[in-house]
Amino acid sequence: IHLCSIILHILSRANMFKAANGLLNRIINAEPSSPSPTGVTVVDCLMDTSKECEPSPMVFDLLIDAYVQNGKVMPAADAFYRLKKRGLMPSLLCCNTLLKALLRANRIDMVVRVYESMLEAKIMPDVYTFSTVIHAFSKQGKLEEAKRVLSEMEARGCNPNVVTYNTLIHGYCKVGDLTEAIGLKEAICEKGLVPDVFTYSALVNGLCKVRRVTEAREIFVEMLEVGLMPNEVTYTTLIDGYMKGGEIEEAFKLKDEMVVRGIQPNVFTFNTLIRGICKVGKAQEANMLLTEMKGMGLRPDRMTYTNVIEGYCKEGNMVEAFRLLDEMAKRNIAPSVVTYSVIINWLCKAGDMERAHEVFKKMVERDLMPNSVVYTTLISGHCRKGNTEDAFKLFDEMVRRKIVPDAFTYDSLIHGLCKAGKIQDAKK
RNA sequence: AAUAUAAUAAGCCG
Repeated sequence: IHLCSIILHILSRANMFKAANGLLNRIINAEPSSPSPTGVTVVDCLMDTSKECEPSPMVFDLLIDAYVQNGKVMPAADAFYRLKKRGLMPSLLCCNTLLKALLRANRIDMVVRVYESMLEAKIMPDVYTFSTVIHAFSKQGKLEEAKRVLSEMEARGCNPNVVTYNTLIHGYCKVGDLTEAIGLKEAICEKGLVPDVFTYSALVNGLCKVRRVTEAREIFVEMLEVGLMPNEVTYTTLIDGYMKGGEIEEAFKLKDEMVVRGIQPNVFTFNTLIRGICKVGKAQEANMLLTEMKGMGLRPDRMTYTNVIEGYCKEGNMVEAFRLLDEMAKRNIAPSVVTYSVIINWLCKAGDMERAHEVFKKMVERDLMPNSVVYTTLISGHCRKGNTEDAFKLFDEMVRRKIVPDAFTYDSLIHGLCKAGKIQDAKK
């Protein structure tokens, strides 16, 4: 490892990134997956050897980047801290990459820590950094904090750009604060910036999600008026809004409209349409959409199939549902836990607990880990039949498997017990 | 060499 470190220094100094990256990949994949906080890791070796070689700070970037590329986010963060402890820092760009990776891994706490470390180390964050941190807070619904970061960046002389605002807008939309979200669009203009497709799409989405489809449409129209071309995301968003509001006709009109405009519906678009049409019990039409998308050269994904399967389940046509499950296998599209849970759910609803359990077994055989949704589905199925005994068997099983029951699970059990007249038991 | 923003699926009761 000592030798490797020296080689790495030489390689990165010589700008031989490919070679360095290859070596790094081998090293980090040989490392134990959970770094002990006290043990010596590659970073330490690199830091030690950097005195012997000409110091090349790039090597640390390469290391952290390699960790990130290999999905090893925590070791990447660990390396970051070890560097910091010895007064070293990766480049700003690398810090941003790390932040993004941490955000993706949902380690918001770490995002904040790294961000604060950067400030401590007097690395001036750039607009990427701030936007990522804003995104992190938004993801947690902490919009106050997100907005504080916005002020912070302005105070530090870093100008927010459209992306920064879009990120915030998305955050406010997610918590349903459309007033604030729309206000931020105005703020974009006041700053002399120009709202873009992302801005509008985010707003359309936000309005649709709180069932304000008419206003969503108005924003959509405004977008056209200012000369911005909606894209397939914008269209799909609005289509979903109409679908969720039960306005099927309007949704399909939009699909035609986008085609006329030369915007190709994609898999998302079709999945949205299929789901909407299935909701009103038109599985056959959903199936036609499935054929249509195949004809366009679009590859249906597991969500497409899951939606059509659910459509048939709703109609009580389990034969067709299972046929589609077969078709998935033939087309090499792996069913997900959701796919199975849909089938299980409808079998439960039909009172066919036996087959529900068969499907459950099949799922487990396929190495799909049942989650709390699947368990709760089965539990409530048993409860509906007044079979609290099997319901609790499943409850025990899920606990044994370290699957955390949630409020839905307990609700189902309580309802089941009450229905069975076991009010005393329900109280525990 | 590597960095930030928007769209689609499942479970309880109603």
